[in-house]
Amino acid sequence: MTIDPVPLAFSEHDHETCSGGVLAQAGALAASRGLRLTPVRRRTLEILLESHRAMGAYEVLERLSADGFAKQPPVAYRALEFLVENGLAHRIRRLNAFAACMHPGERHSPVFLICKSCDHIAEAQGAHVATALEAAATPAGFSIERTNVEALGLCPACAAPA
Amino acid sequence: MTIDPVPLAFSEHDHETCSGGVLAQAGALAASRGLRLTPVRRRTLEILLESHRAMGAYEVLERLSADGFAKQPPVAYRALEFLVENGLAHRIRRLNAFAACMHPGERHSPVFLICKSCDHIAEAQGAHVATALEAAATPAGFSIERTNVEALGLCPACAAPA
DNA sequence: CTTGACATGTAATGCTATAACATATCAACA
DNA sequence: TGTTGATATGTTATAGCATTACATGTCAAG
Ligand SMILES: [Zn+2]
Ligand SMILES: [Zn+2]
Ligand SMILES: [Zn+2]
Ligand SMILES: [Zn+2]
Repeated sequence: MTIDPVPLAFSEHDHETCSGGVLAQAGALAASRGLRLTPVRRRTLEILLESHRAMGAYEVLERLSADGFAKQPPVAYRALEFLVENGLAHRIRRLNAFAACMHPGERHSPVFLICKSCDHIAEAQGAHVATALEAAATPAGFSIERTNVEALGLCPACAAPA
Repeated sequence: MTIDPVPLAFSEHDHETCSGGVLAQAGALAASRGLRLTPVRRRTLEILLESHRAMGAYEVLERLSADGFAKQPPVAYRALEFLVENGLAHRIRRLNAFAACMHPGERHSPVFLICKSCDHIAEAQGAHVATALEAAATPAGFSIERTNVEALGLCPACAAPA
């Protein structure tokens, strides 16, 4: 499976299929790597996958507690940390929030496109950005380990004339 | 004045001259734009300029209070907000912290190189990164307004063999 | 000297994240 | 099968980051 050239997040699409596919990918990835995708963790991923938005940890926590899990912050933070560590979710620093990874298991250098109007988030292909980043860091003698690339702006729907 | 191809942050350098120059540039910029670089604001910038590190708002606040300013969070946050809004400082989201802009007034798409070991921060030239970012956003129909590009890794000094 | 815009002082609160310790679950192994 | 160690979860408390709201002060234009 290859990465969509254009993320679906900003287009009308069958999100059931969209999220279902990602969830299946995530499950397969977890199995193949021997990760323990426990109930809280799986449920957390499902919650994140419900929309193409980023959710704060406390928002996730609220939802988890409605499903019978404990309502203490560490419950949400631990599940989210697990997902992020294992590439099943991303942290959107600009929003102090988290979003499901739409390409679990695939090598990708995500660029997050954050619509400031509707709050939706797309995960665009950032291979070239990553290359440019390396090129910018090298002359400084800096070796990159992880990057955060986030862009704030308007999605096509919100940019369209009212 | 043009932008240094290689940021000084990770090299030994005369930081007095380095920070003095930036402060002078900032002052000139403020004057030319009719910005009010009041005592708290100027002092805040000076504090940020003392090192190539990012400082949390409360750390800045601590310093400001030692200089006789009020010790309530808004004091620091307002000064920092002013500096960021006017391009005299940057917000480093990964660290929930702020750093002085090393190129005030110059068009630059900063890429922040954050050394995870010594905490120093360099502001590298991100023109190509910005281009790549635009290229990644365009197919999605997304129009970018602001970006955050941060890289975590090791500076040359910290990467060198112990 | 009044007025209005901007800046600062001050108190209170809200949101985000982690530390620390107790308990539970589960699989490997004797 | 019982023990053990690793991993995960429950629970309490606290730390760290950021904003709201309102009062007060400053200064220059009219
Ligand atoms: Zn979808
Ligand atoms: Zn939108
Ligand atoms: Zn310097
Ligand atoms: Zn370093």
